[in-house]
Amino acid sequence: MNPEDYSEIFKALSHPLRLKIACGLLHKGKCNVNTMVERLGESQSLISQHLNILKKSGIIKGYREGNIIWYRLENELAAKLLKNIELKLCD
Amino acid sequence: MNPEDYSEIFKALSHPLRLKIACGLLHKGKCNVNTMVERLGESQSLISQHLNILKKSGIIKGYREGNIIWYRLENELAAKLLKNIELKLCD
DNA sequence: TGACAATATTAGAATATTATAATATACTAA
DNA sequence: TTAGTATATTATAATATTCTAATATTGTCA
Repeated sequence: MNPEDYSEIFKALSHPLRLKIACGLLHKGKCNVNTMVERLGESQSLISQHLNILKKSGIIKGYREGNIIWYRLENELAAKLLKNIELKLCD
Repeated sequence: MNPEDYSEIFKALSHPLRLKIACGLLHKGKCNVNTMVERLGESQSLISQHLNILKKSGIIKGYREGNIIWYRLENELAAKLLKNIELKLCD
C-alpha cells in the first residue's frame, strides 16, 4: 500500500452519505439498496452511484440473492477506520 | 460530531500529499514548511496550500517561532485514523 | 533601513465530484 | 411472456479540487 492507495480509501469515505452507508454496513453486517434508500432518505440513483464509488475503491462488495443485492463491507482497513467513528451516526 | 464533520476529516486526508504530511507529523511530532518541501519534493506553494486545507479542517495547527512556523497534528480523531496506516509511508 | 529567508495568497486553467432526471438492466412471479 | 420489483447506468449542469506560476507577507539580521 502506497500513499495513493491509502488516500483512495479515505477519499471513498470522504462523503457524508458514503460514510453513513459504510458505517451502517460495519454495524448491520449487510444491507440492500432499497433499505438504504429508506433509511438514508436519498434517491435510489444517488445511493446506487455512491455504492459504486465504494465498490470501485474496494471497500464494499455486493452479493446477489435473487432479486436483491446485499452489500457488505469487505475491507479491513476501512473497517478499522470506521471503528473510530461514533455509533449513533450509523442508522 | 455528525456525518458531515466526520467526512470532513476523511476528506482532508483523502489526498496523497496531505496524507504524507499528516502522517509525517504524527510520527515526527512537528515540522516546518521548507523541510516538508524538501522531504516530499513538491513546490512550496503546493505544500502551503495543502497545509492550509489541513489547517482549515482542524487537523493541524501552526506555531510560529521566529522566522519558522512549526506544524503539529492537533486532532485526536485524525491521529487515531492515521495510526492505521503503515509507517514507511511517513518520511 | 534593505536584503534575505520562510511562508502565504492569488489567479486561472484543467480536471473531478456531486446531484437530478431519465432510462436501462436483471430478476421473479403469475 | 408480461408486469412488477430491485438495482444500475447515463447525461448533464453546477460546483469543487488540483496544480502551476506569479506575487505578497512576515520576520530576521546586518
